[in-house]
Amino acid sequence: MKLSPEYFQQNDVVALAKDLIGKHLYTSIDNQLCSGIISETEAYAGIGDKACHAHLGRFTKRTRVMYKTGGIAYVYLCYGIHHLFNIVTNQKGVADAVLIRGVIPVEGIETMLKRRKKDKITSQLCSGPGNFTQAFGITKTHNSHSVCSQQIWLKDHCIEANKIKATPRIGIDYAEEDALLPWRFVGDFEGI
DNA sequence: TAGGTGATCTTG
DNA sequence: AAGATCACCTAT
Repeated sequence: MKLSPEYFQQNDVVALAKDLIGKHLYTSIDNQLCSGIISETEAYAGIGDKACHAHLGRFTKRTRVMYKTGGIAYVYLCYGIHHLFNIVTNQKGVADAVLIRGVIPVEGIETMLKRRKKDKITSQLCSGPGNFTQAFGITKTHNSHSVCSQQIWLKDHCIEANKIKATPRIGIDYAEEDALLPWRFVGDFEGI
């Protein structure tokens, strides 16, 4: 079943990041259907989280979308090259989001290979936040776009991970003590 | 392990 | 206005 906007408006972004492991993510972009099982996420908990772009209430052209009502995408350019895809969560005014860091490819693998300029499937096809967005055709043009739409949507018909591991988040060493929070979730889908 | 790339934030 | 930094990836 397609996930509704209300699903993304839950107020516990860490629980939601964990719950998203095993959900089925779809894009239909440039007429190419791609889908995969979400295997890796990170929670970013708004203005009180030193790792979050909206820390201390930063409200800029880039971060403003994080304050909107949950159920839309926050896509931004990282290191000048990579488009990183987050799902904005919680209620209007709360700047929480979940970063999607990797999926297990299911449908549209030919399209993914072409977008990634690869000729073989490897474990890295959709793994890593920049690799995943490239494979699925997600770019900054999808910023602020609904994730319950015709172009991007999620489904619940579920695959349960064998195990879900919680670890510190990646690439946020600047976030001092918050860098240690176990808010990254990795699903083990070995043998599924 | 270094370098690419550009938006954003910080400093003078 | 310039310089540093940054939720990364690829190839040497």
